[in-house]
Parts: sequence; structure tokens; C-alpha cells
Amino acid sequence: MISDNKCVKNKEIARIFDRIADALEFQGANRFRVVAYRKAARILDDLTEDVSVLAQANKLESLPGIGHAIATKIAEYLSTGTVKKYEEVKKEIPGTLLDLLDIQNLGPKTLALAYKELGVESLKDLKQVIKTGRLEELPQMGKQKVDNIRKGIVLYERAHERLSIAAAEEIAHELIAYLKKETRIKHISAAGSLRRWKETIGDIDILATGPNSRTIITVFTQFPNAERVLAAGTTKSSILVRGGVQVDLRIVNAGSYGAALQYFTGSKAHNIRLRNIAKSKGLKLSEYGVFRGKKQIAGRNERDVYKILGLIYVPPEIREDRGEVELALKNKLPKLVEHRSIRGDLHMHSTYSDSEATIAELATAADAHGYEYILITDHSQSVTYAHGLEPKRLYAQWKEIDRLNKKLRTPHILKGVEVDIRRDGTLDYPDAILKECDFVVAAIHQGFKHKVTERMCRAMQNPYVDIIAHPTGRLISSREGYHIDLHRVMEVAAKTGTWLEINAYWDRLDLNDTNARAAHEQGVSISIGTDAHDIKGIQWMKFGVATARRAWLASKDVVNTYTLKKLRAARKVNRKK
DNA sequence: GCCGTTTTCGGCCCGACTGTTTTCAGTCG
Repeated sequence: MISDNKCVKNKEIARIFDRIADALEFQGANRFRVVAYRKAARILDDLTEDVSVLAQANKLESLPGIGHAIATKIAEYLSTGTVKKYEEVKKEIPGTLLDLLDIQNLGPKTLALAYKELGVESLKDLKQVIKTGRLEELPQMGKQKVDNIRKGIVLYERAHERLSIAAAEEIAHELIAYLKKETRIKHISAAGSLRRWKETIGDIDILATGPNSRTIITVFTQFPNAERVLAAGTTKSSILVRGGVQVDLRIVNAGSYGAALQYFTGSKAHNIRLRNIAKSKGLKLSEYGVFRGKKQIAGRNERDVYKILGLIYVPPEIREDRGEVELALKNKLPKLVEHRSIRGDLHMHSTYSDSEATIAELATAADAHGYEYILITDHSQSVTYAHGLEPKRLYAQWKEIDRLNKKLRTPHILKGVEVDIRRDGTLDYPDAILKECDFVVAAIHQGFKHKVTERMCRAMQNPYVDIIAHPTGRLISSREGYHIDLHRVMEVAAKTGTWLEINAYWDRLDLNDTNARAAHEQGVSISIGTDAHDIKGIQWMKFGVATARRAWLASKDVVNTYTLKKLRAARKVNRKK
């Protein structure tokens, strides 16, 4: 079960299409058929609408990349629970064989050959034929190739998990600082999914330009935290750092830096769209630039690449082929919210509940960020494991806040709570307390499977509840989240004027990008809060803002870009003080 | 399998690298 159970079907069908694509690839089918299934899988995975609703309205084929054949298969799955084509495929290919495609340097052709000629059906079989030397003897194979597959297996067995954005950013930051210090690098930037601020990162990509690429590569491979050097050529090198994270470095000429940055930032789907546009204009786009015939007409600068193709600049965060290319062609992209527009943090914990930071420390750190206000939102009384505040301690906290506000110029400290939505759907403080708060954040911390949608909707009906925190309850690394009908929650949020949170903590990022976008499209305003439990936590705002940008949000869609005066005015109209 | 301001058929993104080859296939990003 995932957090939005209406869209479970979307994910299920996406997975089936991906498996069909694997199988077709393995069978040596036309590669464009393979691509078609992969694309359909991606479209379904991104979709926040329930695919069965679209099917009922006969609108499946209006989705780009979904044609008659695939629409029929979706309908088939929705009515019968299976896809015949997929069942057939499963019969033809033994069990977990296709999982082995995740092994680096082992592709569909080689795997098919090993299966056909040597009867390889599992990882165990594969290791065996490597050991006995039989794999090496196959046509087109050789010692080196097998050796590379062997290395691939080692990585595969480490169960190579994706990295959190926070961990990836830290490693990239450190590495870039090191390279800048040790070499005469001109330009250097993270690229790939890290530059797009995806919530998790596979490999870290870094792009640079400088006077001596060999030196840069050598210095790169000597990075103190490098565990192993995977490859070191003249323009490209890969290393493994701490715990097996792969970092790829590419060196390009300054004249191609913009095109290369565009190219290596991706996403792949976005790049394919751009290349098609280039082609339709009689141009060619590659990582070296935009070319008319053999003449490079753009490439030094990333913006020029977009410009010459007739697009306005597309910020990295939204390069996912989710409609941004069409709007960029028409100059209609929204102006995305920026980190510097954030005026305050609307979700923070102090030592009164389960944080390591005092209110004064939080305020001082927030001041360094230039914030106008912060909202202190400690846990309420029934969240005992987090040392939730009974009314008496809450009042004591308010007294301290009053004292601090007299003493400090900025930021203004607002009195809030993260009030628990209890199992029975009531709130953990009476209205008499809630109405005295500047702002109220409500959240679910218990009963994840128990009538969550109803409880949350009921909480939003309360005139004093301003924000619902982490609306799906997921933890990226470890927890699926509530059983919840998120679209219903968005509906009620829009109707009652309740704000939904993008929780900026890197393991939450909840709402996520697609859900935040759907919420905005339904007319819901978004609040970004760090959920800071220590001073460092204040920095997570950048991940929240990045998620908002990935959700296509502008400043006006994010309430904590408002001045305090405007923020107060934007509250629920039925709130009476 | 999808798609159409050149097309309802014939295209479908582009290039590097590697290792096996003696002109190229497979894999990756």
C-alpha cells in the first residue's frame, strides 16, 4: 500500500509495463517497442490522477505516449487484474532472470546468450559459468568482458540503494570544494538528478572544464574519501566513495560546457524532447553543442541552447518531460519560487518537546537566514514519546516566547503547536487553546491505517487548524505512509482554506513533487516547514523549496514567502479571534 | 508501440567507450 491508495493501480501497471519492456529487450524485440513500454510506464508513474478514472472517461489515449494497444492493456488490467501479454512473458522467461539486468555491464543481449547457450537462469548460475570459464568462451565474449560483469555483480550484491538528496549533496559539495582547491578548474557543477534535486540520487554526476583534464582526473581519483577508482580516462572518470556511492566526473571544453551541462543534467526524457525539436529545425543537439551542419551555433552557455531551440530557459528542477517543454516553447512556464523568497519557517521544534535546540537558538539561526518570522510548533500532550506539551508547559513556552520577542529584533517568534490528530479524529488540545496560537499545524502520528482520510478532513474543518503537516506520512528510506485518499484531502483543503505542508526534512519531502503540484492545481496553498529538531535542521529548507520548484510552484503559491502581515490575512475566513 | 504543420508508413536522440573485432556489437548515460 502506498500513501495515495487511489493511485496504487497507476504504480502497479507502470511496473508491469517496465517488466514487459525488460522482457522484450531480452527477447531482442524492436527497440522502439521497448522504448514505448518504458515511456508508458514513466507516464503512469508520474500521473497523480487515478488511471481508472481516466479509463472510465475513455481518456487514456489522450495521454502522450499511450496509444491504442497500451490503453487496451491498461483497461484489461483494470477489469481483470492481469495483462495477458505480461502473463505470457512470465511463462517464457524463468523467474528472476530479468532482475539480473540490473547488473552493470550485463545487458539484455549477453544475458539472453547466457540463458540460451548455457542455461543461466539465476545469479547463482551466472556466477557458476563465470567461474568455470564457459561464459568467456561464448562468441563476442572474452576475458575482459567477463571481468567487467564480475565487477558488476559485486556492486549488484551490495544492493546498491539510492542515496538521499541530503547525503548526495554533501558528498558533491565536499568533492567540488576539494577539486576547486587542488586544481585550476574553471567551471564545475553537479549535474544529473542531483542538479534536478530529485528526492533520491543514484550516481552523483559532476561536470567540469579546466586547462588540464588529465590533472583534474588524477586529482579526482586521489580524493581522500575515494574507496576505489572504477575508471580513469582522459575526459571521464568514476570513483566509489564511502559506502559504495559512485561519482562520475566529466571534463569538457569550455566551448561545450553549457551543452554538456544541459545534456548531463537530463532527465533523459527531457533531453529526447529537445533533440527532437532540434531535429525538426534541421539542427543537431549533442553534449558538444547545437549544430547546423558541422557548425556549432550554441554550446558554451546552457541558456543559449534553450534559446536557439526556441524555448525559454527551463530550470533544472522541472526537466522531467512533464509538460515543461511545451510551455517553454510558448514562453508560458511559471516563475518558480526561489529560496531567497522564503520569509520564515512554519514548522520547528524546541527543547520543550523533542528537539535539541532552544527557542533562542532557533531564532538566532533563523535570523542568520534572514527570516522575518518563525513558528514554534512543538508536539502536543498525547505524543508522549516526543515529550509532548500539556497545557501548563505550553503556556510557559509562550511566556518565554514573549520575553524573547521583546529582546530580539528579528525574527518574530510565532506561537504554534503541532497538534496531534488523535485516533478518534479529535484534536489533542481544545479550541480554547488553539485559538490563542498564532498558527496551528495539525498532524497524524498514530493510527496510520485507521480512518486517516476522515480524521484529517475533520481536522481541516476546524477553523483554527491552518496547516496539515506531512500529509502522507511517508519516510523515503523506510516507511510507506498513511492509508489515505490524498485527492479527497486536497479537495477538503481547498474548500476549507487549509494549507498543506511540504515537509522539507530530507527523508520526508512530504508532500512530494507530483502531489504538491496536484494540490496546487486543486487550488490548495502550500506551506514549507523544515520540521527542524536541531539547528542544522533549518538548512533543510532548501530541499523543501526544491520540491516546491519540482512541483512547478511560484512564490504566490507558497505561503511562507508572504510577509507576516499577509500571512495572517491569508488565514481561514471563518476563524474568529 | 507511438505518432503525424513534410508522413496513416516509416521513422523513432546521440555519442563515448570497451572489447572484440578486421568493420562492429553491446552497454551505458
